[in-house]
This record gives sequence, C-alpha cells and structure tokens, in this order.
Amino acid sequence: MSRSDIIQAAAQIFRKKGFHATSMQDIANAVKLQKASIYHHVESKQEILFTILEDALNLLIGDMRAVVDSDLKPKEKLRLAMQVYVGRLTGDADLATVLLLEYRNLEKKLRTRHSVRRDRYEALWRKIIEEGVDQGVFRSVDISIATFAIMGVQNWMITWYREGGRLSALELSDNFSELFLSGLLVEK
Amino acid sequence: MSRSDIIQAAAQIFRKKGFHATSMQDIANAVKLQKASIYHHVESKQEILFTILEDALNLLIGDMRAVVDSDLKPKEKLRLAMQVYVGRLTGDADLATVLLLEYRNLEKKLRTRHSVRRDRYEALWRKIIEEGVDQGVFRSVDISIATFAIMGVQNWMITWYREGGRLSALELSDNFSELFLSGLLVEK
DNA sequence: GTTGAACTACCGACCGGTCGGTAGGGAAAA
DNA sequence: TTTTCCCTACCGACCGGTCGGTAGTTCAAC
Repeated sequence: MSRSDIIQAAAQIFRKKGFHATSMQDIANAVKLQKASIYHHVESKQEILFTILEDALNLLIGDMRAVVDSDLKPKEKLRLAMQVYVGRLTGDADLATVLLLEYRNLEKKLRTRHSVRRDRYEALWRKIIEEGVDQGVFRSVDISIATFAIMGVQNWMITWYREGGRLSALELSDNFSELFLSGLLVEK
Repeated sequence: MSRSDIIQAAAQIFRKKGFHATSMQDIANAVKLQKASIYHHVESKQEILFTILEDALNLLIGDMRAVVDSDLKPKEKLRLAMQVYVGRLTGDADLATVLLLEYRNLEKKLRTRHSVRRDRYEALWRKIIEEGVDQGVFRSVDISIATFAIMGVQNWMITWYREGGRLSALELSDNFSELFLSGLLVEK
C-alpha cells in the first residue's frame, strides 16, 4: 500500500460523494486499511485534497506549455489545446472533477496557494487567444471573456460527460473548437 | 421568522461553505434561532436543499418558457435567453451556485426528481438551437453539443463572476452570445 | 384555552485525528 | 551464523468535539 494508492482512492471517493461527505473511514475502507494507518502515509485529510489538486494541475500545465510553445498558428493551437484538455477531463474524471469542484474545500492558506497556480494555467489559454487577436486571425473580442467562455464550455463537461457516450473525446473537442472558431450562424 | 427566511439564509451559507460543510447550527445562528426551533419550520436539512433547488429551477423555467414561446427569430431568442439567464445567475448568486453545484448532495430519490425537471429546462435551450438549424440560420451543428456548450459557458460563470466587476451582466451576456453566434475567426 | 413559535436539554452516531503498541524484515554487530 | 537492533507499516482503542435530529416545555397572541 503506497501513498499514491491512498490519494487515488480518495480522489475517486471525493468525486462521487464530495470532500466533506467523505470520511477518512471511507478512504480507509477503500484501501483496506484501518483509519489510523492512513495517517502513517498522509498528514491530514486536507493534505490529501491538496495533493490531488497539485498533481492534476501540474499535469495540465505541462500539457499547455507544450502547446503554447509550439510553432503552430493560433487557430491550430486552440484546436490542439482543446483536444488535449478534453482528453484529460474525460480520461481521468476523478482527478478532473475534484480539481474543478472541490478546491473550494481547501482551507484558506492552501486554497490561495492553489489559486495562484490555477491562474497561471488559465493565463496560458489567454495567451493563445491574445496571439490570435494580435495576428488578426481572431476578431478583437474581449480576451478575458473569451478565455472564461472557452474554459467554461470544457470544464462544464465534468457535469454531463459519461464514458462510453455517443461521441469520443476527440469528437467532442473538435465540435467545441469548431463552434468557437466559426460560431453558430451560417456564412453571411 | 418565516420558512422562506430560513431557506434564504441557508442558500447563502450553502453557497459560501457548501452543503455538507454547513451545519444546522450555522443556519440557526444566521436567523438567530435555536437549532431545534428550525425544525418547527422545515423537515430536514435535505428538505431545505431541495426547496432551494426547486425554487430556483421554477424561476428559470418560467423565464425560459416566455422566451421560447415568443415570436422572435432564433438568433434573437438565443440572445434574449442568454441575457435573462446571465441576469439570474449574477442577480442571485446564492441561489445559482447552490442550484448548479450542490444538487449533487441531494439524496438519491430527491436528486432523481430534480434531475428530471432540470432536463426539462435544458430541453428548452435545445429547442431554440433546433429551431435555428431547421430554419437554416444556424449551421447544422450537433444540437446536444451546442446546448451543452451554451449551458457550460454560462453556468461556469458562478465560479468567476463577482459583483461590481468590469462588465455588467448585460455586457457579459452580449459578449457570450456574440461569441457563440459569430465565432472567433474573422470573416473569410 | 388553544395554538404556534420559540426554548432548553439531550440523544446516538460519527467526525478527524492520536495514542501506545507490535509484527516482521533487513542490516549491522557478535 | 546467530543475535541484536531499528524501522516501516500497520493495528485496536480511544479522544474531544460536532453532527442531524428529538422530546418536552414555556409563553405570548388570539
């Protein structure tokens, strides 16, 4: 039994029941240990949550840096970024759901630390849109709003996406990026 | 002290701390009653949550029926629907946040009942998009995906919108609808 | 005198977390 | 090769405190 086994089991239960509704006993049962034994591996329930969030965010930041630093055009960067992000959200739903929903339950100090890093992540998305506007391929939209919109569409997936649905992750992300790039209206 | 005072106070605290992190004592303190006295007005903590969700959803369904039943063109229906919905989300953030985030904490039976009604609400959005596609003013996008996307952008607002921000609710919704209708790319 | 709204006092269950202790395996000392 | 020692992983029992909820009572308004 390793620390990461516990973290992973916790993520799964946090996702299903939420952080506060999950007891340390629940986690202990999942890894077939006594509750006390868990404290040999982790400091506290808060630390478990924090670790889950950090791990998830690190993964995403790595993904995004690669896309932003590539020499693709803004349009392709956006498409690729969405492919990768949707892939992560659908691929590890436990991690994703906890990341997006449960960070609220971090105590203040840890939450602040996490928010800083999350803002840094979102700034990478912002950069892609800025680039597109600067190069004249994107209309001069409000950058912040566009970023929020793009994050929102994708993040909200965690509330409705179910594995084995009608569309694959790739089809979903392509639908999204097409929608964002071309809009709903037919050509004028 | 009325029942609705208690419900409203609870919504406020649920929003800030989450359902499970909120104790009946917290709610009692907020309305300056003893915890036991609250049970004179409500059946249980679950019932409080359920009432909040029902009230919020009823409001939204009423809004949406008016828009769908109007004789506006699909493009204007979408614009108006987003204006109204964003107005609600920003106007009563407590209700909105609890509606979108805390319904997960309903016990199974109540959650199922709620989900049915929420699906009925989302079907109204779907209808607008369908109408646009049928009339040939919207491209023939995947209707489900487009609906999820539009709901997602707006619903995700509850995570970042703060009163007194740079843009008004109306400006926000107009930015959103413009983005959805015309897309990011400049005219070809 | 009935009623509704509030109170005090309490319940059993469970919470996150800590305690002292131990089984067992690997390394160092004899 | 045997003995000693230490360390990791784990355990059962327990801590003070809080949880949602209940029982029974008081009291003012009608």
